[in-house]
This record gives sequence, structure tokens and C-alpha cells, in this order.
Amino acid sequence: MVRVGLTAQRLIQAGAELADEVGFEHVTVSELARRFDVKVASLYSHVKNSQDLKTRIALFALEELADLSADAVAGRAGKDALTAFANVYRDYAHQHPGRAAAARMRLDPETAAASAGVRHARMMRAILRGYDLAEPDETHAVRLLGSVFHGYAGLEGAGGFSHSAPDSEESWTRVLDALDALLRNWPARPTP
Amino acid sequence: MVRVGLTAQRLIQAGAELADEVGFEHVTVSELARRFDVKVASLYSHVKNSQDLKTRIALFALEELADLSADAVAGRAGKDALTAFANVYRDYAHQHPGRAAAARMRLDPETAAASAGVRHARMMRAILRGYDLAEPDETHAVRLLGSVFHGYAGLEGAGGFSHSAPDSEESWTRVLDALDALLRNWPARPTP
DNA sequence: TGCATTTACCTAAGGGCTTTAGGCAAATCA
DNA sequence: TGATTTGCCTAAAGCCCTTAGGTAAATGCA
Repeated sequence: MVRVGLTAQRLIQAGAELADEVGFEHVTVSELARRFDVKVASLYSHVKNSQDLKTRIALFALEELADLSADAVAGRAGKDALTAFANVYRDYAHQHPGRAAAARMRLDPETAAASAGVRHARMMRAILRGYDLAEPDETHAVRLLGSVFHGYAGLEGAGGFSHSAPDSEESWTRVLDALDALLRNWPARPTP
Repeated sequence: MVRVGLTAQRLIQAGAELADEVGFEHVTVSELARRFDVKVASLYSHVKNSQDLKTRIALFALEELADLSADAVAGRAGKDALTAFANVYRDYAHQHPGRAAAARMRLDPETAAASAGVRHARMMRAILRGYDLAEPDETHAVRLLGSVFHGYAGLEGAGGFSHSAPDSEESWTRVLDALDALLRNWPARPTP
């Protein structure tokens, strides 16, 4: 009986790679076991269950993404920072579609609160400090940006923008231009 | 042997309701059969397989949503139309979270091309005609709006904005204000 | 109205993924 | 080196998906 040296970390890492190959929704304990050439039951000492595995892949992706974003944003401000941050997001979704999908997975509130998701939110707020928005507008803007980034990655991943002109790359650039313009010119609350 | 009178339409309708109750990802041929008090195999005369069932629920949701949007937008223009359209989207996601998730499902290109998704795109373009954007900016704007609507619904459905101030309702209103302002003031392509 | 055809639902069966319980051998430690 | 821990295994049960082939209800036709 050869020991492969499974650990939760190795499983999650391999799970993330598997997600990128076959899609996050097709990540399965069985397939993971197959890849380690190990029986399925063996994984259950390292991971609670299938749900737990997926959650931990999601948390892993969120961390990874937050680390990349932090690097990209360091030393930048204004549109520069916004673009760098947004591009990390989109590039990650291109290079790691499975992990990106994982990062969009629904987490229960406590898990989410303990996740790197909060770092993302903090970074976004830091970027927004370059545009001066008073609360609650800053929060509205955070939510708008989050929606755009998630939404764009989702639609692009679903093939929404492929095979139609202009190419998605150009739209992305122009969307960022537009968001920058919007943030510099955030409208006052209209008087009814 | 009592006959229940299954049809593809009834299955899809019931499937949509099931999705709203348990989440689209938990819609299962078995559960559907249980609800009709019928054996699982019986469904396979009406629906090709599980994937087919889900796809048809997605198409159903897209149609329903397009019909609602068309009604809401009729007779409106400018911000009025934009708001009406956007609110249909969001209200639908609130009232029918499962169907909304279905509507966000990845479809293969041919299926997507034959779906009500194209009506959605056409309506968006019609609304944008109220803001005068020349191509390719109109397309960029369509993609931005799509991303925001999908993204906001996704994050809200995932509980992203709950239990934090200001409430999601207010953010949504202000996001629409902001999008309207942006469309009225779409930035020219910056000269590098 | 009676018979043939079609159709709706059924049983049976195989295969995959998940999860738990309990066992044996490799690694670790004293 | 012997004891303990730990990593991976077998076995088994449960649920979902899917196909093949059967039976009875509904429908159509003479």
C-alpha cells in the first residue's frame, strides 16, 4: 500500500486545477481521487465532504485573487489602480475559469465574512478613495464595480461576447473608461 | 395505472417552480418525478435528459423575462425605460431566484442564438437609442448593462449585500441613476 | 361499437457519485 | 524495537441518471 501523501492543501490545489480543466460545477470527489490514484473514501479524512471541498476551493481562489490584486494595485491610484485591479480580475477569469467560477460561489455568511472577500472589498474602497465619493455613494460604487466585474466575467465565461464584433477586449477597455468617467462624475441624488 | 398527463410543458413549468424553491442547481429529474408522483423513467419520454430539462427551464425563463420586459418598456423612453427594464430584471430575480439563475445558465451558441436572449439584446439596444451612442459604443454599453444586471442579481442572490448598510434597494436605485448619467455622458475614447 | 394503434407510464437493471464504518499497514515516536 | 498514530483501503448503502423493454390506457378507425 503506497502512500501518496494527501493533505487538504494538495487536494484543494488539485481541485482548483481540476476546476479550471472541467469547470467548477464538475469538480467531484471521485474525479479528484482518480487523479491521485487513490480510492474515493481516502479523501474523506482530509475533506469533510463534497461541499466542503468546493467551499475550500472557493476560499483558495479568493485568497489567490486578493493576493494578485494587492500586488497589482500597489503604488497605483485613480484610473491606473482601477484598471489594474479590474484587469487582475478579468485575466484571472481567463487563465483560471474554474477558480473564477469558484470565487463567485455562494458562501454562507460566516464563511464569507472570514474569507478574502473582505480584502477585496477593502481594496476596492481604497481605490475609490482616489475618486472622492462620500458615503453612502462609495458603498453604492463598490457594489456597482463588484457587479460589473462579476457580471462581465460571468457573461464572458458563458461565451456571451465571443463571435461578435467588436471583440470583448475592446469592450472591456471602454467599459473601464466609462466606469472611470462615471466615478469622477458620480451623479448627485436626483431631487424628485 | 393512473395517467397524470405529463407533457414537456408541464414538466418545464414545474421544473421552474422547483428551481425557485430549491435552487436551480438542485433541480433534478428524480425530484420532479416525485412531485408528479410518477416513476423517474417516465419523464424520459418528455425530456431527453437532465441537461435538456435544465436547458428548457432556462429557455422558459428567458422567454418569461423577455415578455415581462417588453411589457414594462412599452411606451417608455430614456431613463424611464432603462429603469423599468432593469427593475423587471431585479424583481424577477427576487420573485423567482431559481428561474433567474436558470436564465444565467451557459447555453451552447446555437441554443443561445435561438433563445429569447436575442430579444433581450434588441430591447436593450432600443432603450439605448434614447441615449445617443454611436457604434461601437452602443455595443459596449449593452455589454456593460448586461454585466451589471447579471452581476447585481448574482451578488444579491448570493447574499452579497444583505445585512449591511445601506440596503440593497437604495444601492440599486443609485446604481441606475449612475448608469443613466453615464449613458447620457458616455466618454469619448481617450487619446493615448 | 369493437379492434388496432399509439402513447403514457411502469419494471428492471447498470453505472456513477457520495458518504460512513471499520480494517490493515506504513510512518512516527518513545 | 515496540506502541501508537495516521493514511489509505474494502465494503456497503443511498441517491441520481439513463436505457431497454413491457403493459395498459387512450385514441382513431371501420
